[in-house]
Amino acid sequence: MPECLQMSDTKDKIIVLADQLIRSRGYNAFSYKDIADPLQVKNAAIHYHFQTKDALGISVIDQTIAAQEENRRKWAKLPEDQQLRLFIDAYGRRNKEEGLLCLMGALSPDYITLSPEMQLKLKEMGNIIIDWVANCLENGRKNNYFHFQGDAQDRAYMVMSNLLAALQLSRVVGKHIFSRVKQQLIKDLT
Amino acid sequence: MPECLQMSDTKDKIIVLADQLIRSRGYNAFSYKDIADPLQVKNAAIHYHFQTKDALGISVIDQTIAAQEENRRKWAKLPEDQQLRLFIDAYGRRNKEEGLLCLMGALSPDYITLSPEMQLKLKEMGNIIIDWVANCLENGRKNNYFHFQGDAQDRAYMVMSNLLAALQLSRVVGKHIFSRVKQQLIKDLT
DNA sequence: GTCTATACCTGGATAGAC
DNA sequence: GTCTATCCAGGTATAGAC
Repeated sequence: MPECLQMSDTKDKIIVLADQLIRSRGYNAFSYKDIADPLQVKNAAIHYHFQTKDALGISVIDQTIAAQEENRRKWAKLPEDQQLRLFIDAYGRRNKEEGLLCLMGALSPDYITLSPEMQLKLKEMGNIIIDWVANCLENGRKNNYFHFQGDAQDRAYMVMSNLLAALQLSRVVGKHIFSRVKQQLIKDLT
Repeated sequence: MPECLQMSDTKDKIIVLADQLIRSRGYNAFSYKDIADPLQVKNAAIHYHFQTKDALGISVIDQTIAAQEENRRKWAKLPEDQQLRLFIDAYGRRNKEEGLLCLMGALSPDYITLSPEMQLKLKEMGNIIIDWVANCLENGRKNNYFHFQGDAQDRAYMVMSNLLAALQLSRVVGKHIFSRVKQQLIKDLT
């Protein structure tokens, strides 16, 4: 997550770089060299911290889960519409700066090529995020911040789909797409 | 597209296989061997038909554009809500059978690693599909089949986002997601 | 914790025979 | 149009010195 970039030791720097590489180039298209070069170390040094690429990938997902949990705690006392806005803005930042995707949008196309352990971890991440959105929507509707038809869980699928794919389409068809989707999304819900 | 699988010669079989491989494993994770083996030929034979992987990738996108144009003609006389339903069902078929993504959802995460020519071709495909959806929504609203707020172009971004990402989330989190999104999508519009 | 060196594999691509 | 054979680049990963 862009919030906490002041990581100190090599291990954490590797995770931050791997995260950016996965979200810009895809899991199968980045190599240890892409991490070793900017850190000015050799690929063996990366293997010291993460014996396999798979272990590194899992750590990246773990870090993203931790960041989401932290946001959840940090935002807990805000009204739900503000919580959702902050959540959406976290996606927007990725789009604006470097055309980065969210981790789910970057990894799900490669899902079949991932190890069973990494597949499971990714699924866990997906459930955590979707549950948070569904909860936010459900409570926000109760508190009259949101207005929508149907089940909050289904609405959460749609909100997440819109954000995830808007980042992908922005990259290919035009950067304006994300902000259009974002605005329409908020208008529809409030 | 699943409609026309009765291709005769090797060249067309290669395109069909490459299309499936891109949409199941991703562009950077499939190799000429994955195509050569099931066709029972050697990788040199693939290179005879497509000198480079890039040329093959471009042909896959071209074929998808052609399939979309054919659907457009075939559906032209139907009421817009039926057209959209057929469009959505084309996505659903991918999900049900093998967890395949749509081509845009499969290629956009690898966008940065693609050649400039392939990037341009993918962008072209995106515009063609989005324009068709926007047109369908706009006319459908005029003819009272659809009801939605805001610009039809923006709504098209959202519909396509929902479909594209629902395929990706279905693969990771659970196959039910696609049909939930599909039903909510239709309910919201009609 | 980082290095050099290397093993081993797979990938895309080409030359030339048939 | 397909084959065999081969080239070269790059990837993940490991052994052992410092």
